[in-house]
Amino acid sequence: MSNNSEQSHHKLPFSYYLNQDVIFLAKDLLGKVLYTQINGETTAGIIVETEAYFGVQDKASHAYGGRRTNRTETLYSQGGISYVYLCYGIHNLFNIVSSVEGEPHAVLIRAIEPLVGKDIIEARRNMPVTKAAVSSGPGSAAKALGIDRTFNQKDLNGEEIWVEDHGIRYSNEEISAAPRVGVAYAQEDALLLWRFFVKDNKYVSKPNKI
DNA sequence: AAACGGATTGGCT
DNA sequence: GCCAATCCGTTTC
Repeated sequence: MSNNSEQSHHKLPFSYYLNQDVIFLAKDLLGKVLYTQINGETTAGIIVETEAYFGVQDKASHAYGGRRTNRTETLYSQGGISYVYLCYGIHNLFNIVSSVEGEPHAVLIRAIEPLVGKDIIEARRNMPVTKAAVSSGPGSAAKALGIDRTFNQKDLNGEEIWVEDHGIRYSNEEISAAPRVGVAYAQEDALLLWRFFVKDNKYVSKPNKI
């Protein structure tokens, strides 16, 4: 049990990731704390920006139309693992796979606010954590936490990467919903308001107009 | 076997 | 604000 002087810090239970409502999860993950431990170095950040990718029916999803390739196979797994892929040949983009096996839903983590291991984050990014660009945008956020493609398919309840609830909650008034970034090819699905971010948080990525 | 293009970033104007 | 960088996954030949 905890009291008022003691914050509750617990790993999200396995069942959290089985939720079949990925839109809810994308919003609910705001304020949760994403950790990595690499070579004994622990870093973490508060999730402040996400996007939901709604499986086979979402034209912006890699799994749209039920596509199954070596790469997308990860998305079809039961929720609770990571999906990391290389974008533009340079950037590792980190997603949280959710829902039940066969339902390729995922939440893209687009920005974090550095919380733990700030010196390590600064070394990885070669800039101070006071600078918003340190973990703003999906490629930068992943790099700040040391996430690369070797993290693909890792268990989110493992020793290398996990998510904690620190009791940080945002009200609806503190959260904005906006169209997802960089998915113009998804036609009408590009208009869906499936990008969520914490208003006025400086680590939220550039396209922060609604 | 070869071509195509992207869930982006950062440096330069 | 604009645009080059960069290379793997996927599609096409």
